[in-house]
Amino acid sequence: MDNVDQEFNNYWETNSFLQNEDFEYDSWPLEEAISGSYDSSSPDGAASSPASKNIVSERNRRQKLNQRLFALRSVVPNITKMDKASIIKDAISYIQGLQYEESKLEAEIRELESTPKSSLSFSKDFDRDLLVPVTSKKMKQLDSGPSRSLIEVLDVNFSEGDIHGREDSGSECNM
Amino acid sequence: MDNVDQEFNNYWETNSFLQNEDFEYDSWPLEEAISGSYDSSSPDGAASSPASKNIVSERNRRQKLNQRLFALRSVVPNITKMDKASIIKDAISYIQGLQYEESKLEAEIRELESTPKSSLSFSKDFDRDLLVPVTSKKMKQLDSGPSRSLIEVLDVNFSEGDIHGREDSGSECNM
DNA sequence: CTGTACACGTGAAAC
DNA sequence: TGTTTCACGTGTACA
Repeated sequence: MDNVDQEFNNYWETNSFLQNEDFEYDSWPLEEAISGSYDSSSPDGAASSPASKNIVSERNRRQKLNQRLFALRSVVPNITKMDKASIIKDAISYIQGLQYEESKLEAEIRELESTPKSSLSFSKDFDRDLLVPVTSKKMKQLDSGPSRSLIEVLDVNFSEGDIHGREDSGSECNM
Repeated sequence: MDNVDQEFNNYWETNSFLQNEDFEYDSWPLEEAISGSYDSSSPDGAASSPASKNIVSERNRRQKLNQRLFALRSVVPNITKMDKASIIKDAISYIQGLQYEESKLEAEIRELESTPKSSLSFSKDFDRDLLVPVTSKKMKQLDSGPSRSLIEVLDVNFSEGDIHGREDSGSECNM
């Protein structure tokens, strides 16, 4: 019973964030009679319903997306909130921070390796660090310079992402 | 059969751009001729919307989340698909790759600085407020060799293509 | 015609 | 009190 899994893993917060949808969808039947649409092509008994097969697919999709989001939250070290959107926001900030830090570290390494040649040992281990600038991107858009402008525009928006007390954001992103 | 106040989508295409395969790119039509905004005056006469206030809130929330997702897609260099879930998946992989690479670079720096080091200032501040457009376009396709252990744990869950047939979906993604 | 993917509206629940 | 987030079912559209 209770096959309606109710999204096993939904408690986003340790405190208690789960909301129980105490509805009883016993199984995944009962969808006819909602409207008098006489679908002559009856699926012959308990077979795949043309419409009811979608809801299970949808549920699956939703579950998968939640899972992904949950995993994303796992890899980001500092999470402020659990809001489906804040998770992504933090992830973006974290990615940008990592990218920036990485560039800085690379610059540092590059500067370090240009030390007095005497200190440079013969065992050069830079082959591991493949610093190949992949300029040929197959990405269709947001290539070249203007790409970052887009990021900035978007980043400015949710830089002050304050869930509480939102002030009627006009969402006037002029893209 | 008659929709009371909804004639279905098409009135604000600025939001529905996410379902696109690897076909033509050209997102952002750069048009904002919205204007429409039908006044769904309820025949009841009551000007206040008792329950219709939620739908606009929901719409706003959904739009915000889509925006975040789009921004997330912007900061991740290698995006394979546009599927709401694949975006997050790629983002996770990218984050893990960055983390691994960062650790590697740090180790390398540590090794380099142990040598006759010059007087170099090591500034490792993680400046987040800067939001500097890093645009480090040298993605490395993350060799997916080491640092795989962490990925596996999370990746076991969202192996796409395996979603059919199972509805149980044991979730071992412990946080 | 089947499957996939998305936006939408809605009730419920936490804050 | 009200706001905000969520999962759900449903219809649609594209592959």
